[in-house]
Amino acid sequence: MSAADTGSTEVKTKPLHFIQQIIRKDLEQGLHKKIVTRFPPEPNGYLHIGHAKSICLNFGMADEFGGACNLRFDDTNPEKENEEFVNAIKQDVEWLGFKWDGAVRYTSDYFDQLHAWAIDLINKGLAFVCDLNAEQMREYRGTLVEPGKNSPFRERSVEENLALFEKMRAGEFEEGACSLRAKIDMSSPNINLRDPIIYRIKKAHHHQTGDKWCIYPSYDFAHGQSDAIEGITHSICTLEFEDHKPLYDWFIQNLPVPAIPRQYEFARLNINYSVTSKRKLKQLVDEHHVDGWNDPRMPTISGMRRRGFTPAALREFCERIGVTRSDGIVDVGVLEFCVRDDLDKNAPRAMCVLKPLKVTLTNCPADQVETLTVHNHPNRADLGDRTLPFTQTVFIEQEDFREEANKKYKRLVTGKRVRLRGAYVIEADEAIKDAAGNIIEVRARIIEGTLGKDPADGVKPKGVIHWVSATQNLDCEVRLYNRLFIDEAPDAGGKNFLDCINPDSLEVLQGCKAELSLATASVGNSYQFERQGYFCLDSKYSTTEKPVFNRTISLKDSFGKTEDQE
RNA sequence: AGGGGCGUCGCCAAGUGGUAAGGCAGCGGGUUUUGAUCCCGCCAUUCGUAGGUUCGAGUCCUUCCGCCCCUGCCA
Repeated sequence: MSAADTGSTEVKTKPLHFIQQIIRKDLEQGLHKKIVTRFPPEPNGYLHIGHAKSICLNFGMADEFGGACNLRFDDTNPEKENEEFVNAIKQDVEWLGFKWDGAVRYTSDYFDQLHAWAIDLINKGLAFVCDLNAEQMREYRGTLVEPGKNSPFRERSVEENLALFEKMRAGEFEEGACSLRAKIDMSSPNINLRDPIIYRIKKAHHHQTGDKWCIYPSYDFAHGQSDAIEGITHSICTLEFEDHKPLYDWFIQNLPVPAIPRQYEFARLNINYSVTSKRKLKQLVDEHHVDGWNDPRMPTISGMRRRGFTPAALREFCERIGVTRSDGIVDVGVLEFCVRDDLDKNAPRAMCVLKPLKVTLTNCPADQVETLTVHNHPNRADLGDRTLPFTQTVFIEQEDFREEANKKYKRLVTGKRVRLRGAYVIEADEAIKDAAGNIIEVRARIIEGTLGKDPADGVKPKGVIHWVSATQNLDCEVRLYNRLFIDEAPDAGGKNFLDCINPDSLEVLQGCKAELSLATASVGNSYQFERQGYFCLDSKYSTTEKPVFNRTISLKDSFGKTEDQE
């Protein structure tokens, strides 16, 4: 075969998703010299994994095509928004590794302009003040299959509308008494075009504008125009906004905006075994089913950060799931793979015994302390070495010892051998039990000459287990997390997602024994506790006196999948 | 007088008229002082359905079926 036949020299390039294709084409055709995107969260809650997808998409496109991405808080509803959320959101975006262009923007920065444009619409006879209340408006709106009816206030004169709108602005009407509506088409099959409200009265204090306004623009009236003001070229949002696009374009066409932004929609992220709706996440927090927005079991960015997930893992996940227009439910296994993959490559190894069982090495002097040197990572010499004190008594995992077991069991068994990781091969002689018959200690022997070598007699150990000195260790608490929901689709059907909560999603272990080197662990760093999983210091409960480690994720474990575990 | 979307392997997803990429999961094997990592192999004669156009259709046309979104003074 020739090189041309095999194509062996060709580098596989990652296929472009539809947004990338659109941007590339726009750039090639010179529609824009530079693209500008934006991430537009409403500061009414914490960001979650679904937002991470949007963040990676918007900032990612800007980075990839040499453009810019703004961070703009969509703050048109002061009743539900606050500063706590804007600060948390800024922190989350930065932590994910992205930098917004220029200063943080707020839709409220444009309230004066938006107000002027509303007046412009009135002057053009394209907007009117309507006195219908909420219930009446619903009646006039029609239904999905029936057209709506024109409001009796639809034909007010420009002068009257101007005067009324000014009174609205001046606070002369109560909330709900009236609203400003765009005059489009009450018989449109697209309900968003049936004279949508563009300004409503809300006598609420705004976290950015204080008490300057008592009327606030609707999402539809604010979003596109804000995009135009900022020169956004590609306004990327989720599928449910597709029906709003005609309205988005209508405002852009009827107002003297400085630019023509285009809206594109992609499918929002759904993940099994979890919920990604702000309302439900808020309920979990408010009803204390979890320990706050950053509970390690939450799919929030702050929760995943506290859990030990890394920015790189989250970005890789968003890269792998793709960007399309079809709804789907991504397997949480993909997220878990990304976390393990990143941590395996970068987390230094350490040992920690979760459920200690004392082992006395009878042929080791009681006062002896041997200093062992071990690698911090099996495949990365650059991560260096560390030392471990080896003593007469050590702790091993309770489940790593059995008085008898079949050949599948690769740990310590009475009369058999096992290697203590980075140390010696030992052979168990006897199990000591308490009155109740529980094994409380194992007496074993070191097989001489097995440090870094196999036993001279040729009897190799069955496996390798982790351990920690029983006299020189760090006592700590370890928190094991499992899926928050038992059900694959807690959101689906008529079920209550709260009924799907996993009662065993958190297991708190006390008296865990970690190797001394972990005393210098710091928040933000991850470690692999060998044979156990990846762990990190808990940012909320850990103290110098009492370290608390969170299990970020267990190691992949194929043991017992197809064979008898006994 | 409803409108707008979407259907390619268990899950995600390439494919843009020329003969079904890749990843996750799974399965089998090798290496291993972590039952991890790593490595090798297997895993869609078929693209929701039924017709049609074409030398050729996952890609074009038509039919039907299924799923999602829309009747907030939320975003």
